[in-house]
Amino acid sequence: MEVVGVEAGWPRSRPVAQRRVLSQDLIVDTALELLGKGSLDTVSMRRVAHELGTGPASLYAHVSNKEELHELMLDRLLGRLPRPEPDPGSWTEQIVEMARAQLKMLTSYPGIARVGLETIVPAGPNALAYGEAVLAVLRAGGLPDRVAVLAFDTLSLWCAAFAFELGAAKTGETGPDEIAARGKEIGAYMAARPTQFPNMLGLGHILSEATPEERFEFGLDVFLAGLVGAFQPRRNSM
Amino acid sequence: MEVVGVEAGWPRSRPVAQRRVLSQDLIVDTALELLGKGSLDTVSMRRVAHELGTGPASLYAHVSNKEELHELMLDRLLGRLPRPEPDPGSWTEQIVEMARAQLKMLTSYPGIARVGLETIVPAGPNALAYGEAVLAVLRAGGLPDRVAVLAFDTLSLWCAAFAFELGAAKTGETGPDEIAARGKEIGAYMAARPTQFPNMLGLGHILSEATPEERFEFGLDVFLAGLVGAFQPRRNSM
DNA sequence: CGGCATAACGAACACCGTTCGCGAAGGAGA
DNA sequence: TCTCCTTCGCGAACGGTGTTCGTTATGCCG
Repeated sequence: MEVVGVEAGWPRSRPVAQRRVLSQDLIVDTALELLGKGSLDTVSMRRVAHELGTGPASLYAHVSNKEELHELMLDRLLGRLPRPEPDPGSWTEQIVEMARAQLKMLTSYPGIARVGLETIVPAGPNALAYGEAVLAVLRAGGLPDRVAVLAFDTLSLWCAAFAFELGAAKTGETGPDEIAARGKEIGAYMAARPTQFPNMLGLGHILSEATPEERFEFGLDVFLAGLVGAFQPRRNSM
Repeated sequence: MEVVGVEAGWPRSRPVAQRRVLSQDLIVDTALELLGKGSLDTVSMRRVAHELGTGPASLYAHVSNKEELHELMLDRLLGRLPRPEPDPGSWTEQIVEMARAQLKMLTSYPGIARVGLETIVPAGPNALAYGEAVLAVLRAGGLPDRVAVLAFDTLSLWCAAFAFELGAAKTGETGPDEIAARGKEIGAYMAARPTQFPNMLGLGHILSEATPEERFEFGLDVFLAGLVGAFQPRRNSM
């Protein structure tokens, strides 16, 4: 005996919309989700659209192009960064903490650092607010205005660059095995020419043994030391 | 009276080759030429092949893939950088000059900086030789070994990052007019919210007025000042 | 209800990197 | 010189990309 399903729908005051409703926020959210799981290359318009159950052309009613999508994504993420209240007594520690938070965010979304590097003038509300926060901390340290601004510039670039490199290592074509193999090849190449590589042969291992955090913080610490040594007003307590 | 052309060819000891002969050097040269005139995006396998009067598939007998082509290009360029004889008395000046030369090279070929950032382990002969040269200068300054190696790391990244940003500004989608327009929008946005942007509003112009060279050298100088202040042995002459 | 504006969408365009299979070319050996 | 083998050069094709154009569907307003 066959049972035929009964498709009786309840009467509705309004027919259900047949089209999917999109929004810029939804698109950015979806793209960020994809980015968190993959890389910038996996965030194609087609993939984002597919995740949303539609086609890529539908996205263009909400974002002008892929580049704008990237910038929206970056701004969203910048909005998540902590913005401390500036403290003149511990401004360098604050800068270090902010840089760490930035690096962590940038590396959690592989490829977003590249967007940061490629975005000539970050103009989103969060980017501006975050820039204001960094600048406020730098100025709290008593640095001359021009120095504070250029330091902000340098620190931003340092974080983005470092994250870019880490991101490339994480998502690029060169896996850990190949990196190790390359290291061996390089070692053998140089060992066969010891007079050409007196420094690299003895010290090359230092770099491969350093952790990303060590490398990042070295650059940061030395830069901040230079800032303090050259530009920060003297304090009687020191 | 019709004159029929006579196609009498001279006898040859060997028939003329009908195929174009390619080589890795030729492909790299061609790609670099395209890069010097455009950007990394314009250096497609199809374009390189077209310049060589063939099809993209022909390139794969000489380069494994596009990534390898990129690395070969980078190594070629690194081979053009000057490698000074280390001088303990002026090592910081030497580092600055090397950084300037690197930046100049990287910005002459828009996009190659990105290759530098994306190449996890630069393994070409020129990359190794150049690294050796930088490291030798840093060590000539009397820096501890680990510091010299990490400084080399930092300086490389700084140059590549800065060049990347300059390259993006030069070849990206955001032209000078749009950059200026954005600056205006940002200014207006912040001016409408003065209590939110007390620092940016007064100082934002400093950044837009600074030249790329000023920005680059600021980061470099401060970093070197930090290196010298923290790690270089004291000299009686100072 | 009809008109209008806008969002959603499919088809198509022009590009991309790469692989596969075939033919051409060159070198080595008999 | 001829034959065999290897490698290079190449076209076709695959699976992908961002974007535009024209059409349809939807919602809002008068």
